[in-house]
Amino acid sequence: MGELISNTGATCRWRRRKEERPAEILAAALKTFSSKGFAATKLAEVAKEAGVSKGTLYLYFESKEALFKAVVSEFVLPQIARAEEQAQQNTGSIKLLMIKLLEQWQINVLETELSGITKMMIAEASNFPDLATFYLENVIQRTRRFVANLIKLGIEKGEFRQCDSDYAARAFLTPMVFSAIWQHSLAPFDDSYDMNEYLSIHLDIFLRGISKDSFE
Amino acid sequence: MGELISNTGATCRWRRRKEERPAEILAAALKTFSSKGFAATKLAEVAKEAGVSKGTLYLYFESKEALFKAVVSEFVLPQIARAEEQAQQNTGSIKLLMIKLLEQWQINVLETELSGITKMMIAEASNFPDLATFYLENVIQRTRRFVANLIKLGIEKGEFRQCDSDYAARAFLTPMVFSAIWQHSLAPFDDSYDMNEYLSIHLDIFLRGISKDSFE
Amino acid sequence: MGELISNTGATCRWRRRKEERPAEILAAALKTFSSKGFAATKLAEVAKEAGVSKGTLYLYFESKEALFKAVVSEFVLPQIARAEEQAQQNTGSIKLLMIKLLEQWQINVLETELSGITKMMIAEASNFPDLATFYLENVIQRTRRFVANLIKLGIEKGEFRQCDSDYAARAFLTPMVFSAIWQHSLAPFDDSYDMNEYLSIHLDIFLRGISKDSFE
Amino acid sequence: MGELISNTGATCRWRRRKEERPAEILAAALKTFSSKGFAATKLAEVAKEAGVSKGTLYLYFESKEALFKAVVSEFVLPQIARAEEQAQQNTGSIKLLMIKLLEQWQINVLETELSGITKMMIAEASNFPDLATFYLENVIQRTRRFVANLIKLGIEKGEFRQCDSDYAARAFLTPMVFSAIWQHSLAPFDDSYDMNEYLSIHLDIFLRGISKDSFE
DNA sequence: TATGAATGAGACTTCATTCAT
DNA sequence: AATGAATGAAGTCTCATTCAT
Repeated sequence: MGELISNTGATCRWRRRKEERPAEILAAALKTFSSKGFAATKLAEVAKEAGVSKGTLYLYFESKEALFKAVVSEFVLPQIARAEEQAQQNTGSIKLLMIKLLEQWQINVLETELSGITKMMIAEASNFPDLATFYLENVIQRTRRFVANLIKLGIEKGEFRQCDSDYAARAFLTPMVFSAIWQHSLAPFDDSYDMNEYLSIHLDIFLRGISKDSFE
Repeated sequence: MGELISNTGATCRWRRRKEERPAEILAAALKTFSSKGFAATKLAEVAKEAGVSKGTLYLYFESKEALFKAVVSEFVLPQIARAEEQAQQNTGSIKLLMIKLLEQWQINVLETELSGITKMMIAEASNFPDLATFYLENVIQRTRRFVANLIKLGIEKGEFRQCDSDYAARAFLTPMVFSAIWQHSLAPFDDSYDMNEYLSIHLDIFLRGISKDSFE
Repeated sequence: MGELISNTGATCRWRRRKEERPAEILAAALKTFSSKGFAATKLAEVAKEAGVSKGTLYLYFESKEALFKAVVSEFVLPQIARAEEQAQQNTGSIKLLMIKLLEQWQINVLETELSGITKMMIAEASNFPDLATFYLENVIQRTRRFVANLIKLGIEKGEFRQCDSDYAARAFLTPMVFSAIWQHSLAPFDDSYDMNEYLSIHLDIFLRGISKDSFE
Repeated sequence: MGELISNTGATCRWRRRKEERPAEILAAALKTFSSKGFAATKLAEVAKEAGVSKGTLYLYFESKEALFKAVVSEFVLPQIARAEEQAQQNTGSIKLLMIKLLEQWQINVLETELSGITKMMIAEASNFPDLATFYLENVIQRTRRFVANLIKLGIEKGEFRQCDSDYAARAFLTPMVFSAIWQHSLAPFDDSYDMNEYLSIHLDIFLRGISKDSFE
């Protein structure tokens, strides 16, 4: 720690502090995994992007897989946590909350590198079972539970009609996952797809389908 | 002559099967591409699966990319052609035709290795632009045109209400693509997803949304 | 032989006669070896050029090396034999004979595919010792002996001054070998080299150097 | 710590030698290219010769072609540069300079592995056009220009008679190139060729031919 | 005799991971 | 803590030669 004393208090631009290393690596890893996918990502590229050497990656992360899990933990899970929190503090209608959550997801996930992680995971799950299990348990199922609970609440509150909340949660989430996938897949070759329109129509259908007053 | 006797009935180092080889290789390639994806597929594995040597693959296909394109031409395009033909010979309602087409797709694509090709392509398009363009032009766009025309016909015939046929085609196809993706992605880790139910509900929503008499 | 009877006398264009096969193969081999070299020549290419299958090559020639040796025997050795014959029947001066021999060599070797064989052999001798020995003994040394004898004769006849006939033979031959090499090497990239001028100047120097009356 | 003791003094799997590696690899490459030629050189062999793994080659050189170009730059070009420098600092006669340059070339090129590069290039130019162009521009043409300028200077100084300096440069260089070729071609099979005598006679002829006072 | 499908060793090259420094 | 040189297994693709037909 001795050598850090001179850094105390001062922001030392020319020598990044050790504490920042993992974050820098994770940011680089997010960017690279997101654009190239898991298998096609070269750790040399991550290292270069992070401004460290390849060896340094292994000081902080045991392996490529561990690095990916860390990326998920660092960037994906907080998104879910934030949504959960927001739900807990929500006082308005569930319907409005869900609209807002989708909007935020579009801004914070779909339009950022995070959507690349979703796509990557779906794309390569079958080749990396460990990653698949990790992602399924920590991201997919948790999100599904969260949305399902929201819907249950909506039903209890009389906003939504009786329905299978698990299934409804999937109906809500599937178009989101799909748009993330498409965004990083054929969309660049096929500019005719308007993701926002697609999502807003789906939201519309979803809400109409689940609302108690849908046929009034 | 003595040494030839031992060959009688024995396993030869190889057997001549000009006619069947390409089909055998394509079948093996379909299986492997479908389950592993493009990049992760090793030609050695395809060769083993086909019961030939690595070199033999190159007698029939110029490269890994060419092999994949041949798989698409051999297995995917005929599916589309068949659907197009069926549409041409259709005498009943467009609505019933679309129901039938979806059913057939479930049996012939979703529940076979073919869906793995769809998933593979979506998963790896960004890493293999040549393949992406090929697939987009020959499969995606052709299918979209086909379905869009079907919907236009339905509108002309008064079955469907006025709507953007391109968008409607996407609405019809997207859940199919998604289910193919999921099937080969996290579904094996997440047995709670009933694809058939998902698809039938989506079909229901789609048809209700597009029918002229839906809310009359 | 039975099936050849029907061919008797008639030139049957649509079915080349067995007797012609080896010659066709040799011609194709000459062409390919000459332009590509030994190692870079693919037997598939030779076969295609000859209009036969790869397997057929092995009916007539044991291996790639044997095929090359046959090319030398078929096309190169006769050139030497012809020169030897011509020398035997020569009645004029040795000097004029050598001029004529060089002229003929330019027409029949340098400007044909045969020069490619010379170059090829020089280029790849070290990688194919068997070929090297074969070529050295059957072509190089025989030619050297021939020219040396010619020079000895010239000395005996009083046309040439006393000198080491072996060395003089080399002095005569080296520029020929060099021009054959260059022709198939950097000449195509370096069009400023006029081979004919180079050779005629060398011939001039050689004859002046060896003539009895050179300083008269 | 116990397990580290065994490493003391032991043969490590590898040793870190950033500084020396490129030189070691280049030396190994020179040796191998020189004796086997470009196509027949296996990178595995170069690696073994250099005492490194195949992968290590790629840390320093992008490809086999790049490695060869580096060999030329490292070993061939400095020879030319040295000769050019020597010419610049020369105070004596051009004739004596050219004699000295040839002598040095015999020692530093002909009798070393460098002559193998000359031969290799001539031998394989037609199969590797990129290499051919590179070599022609950087070695052949530069050398020709250098010698031609020397001859022009000799003419200006009154040492040499009026003549085409380009052609004379070729006349000077051609026997050198030829002896390099022969050295690595049939010479090992044909010990009767005395390269030094060949070269000295050619030098003699060349100087006599070009000297102003040759026949005075 | 003729074929050409089939082989398999071996070429160049890539990259996650290790470890001496 | 940090480096980055080094590894080596594994990938795609080539081609002389073999042999069932």
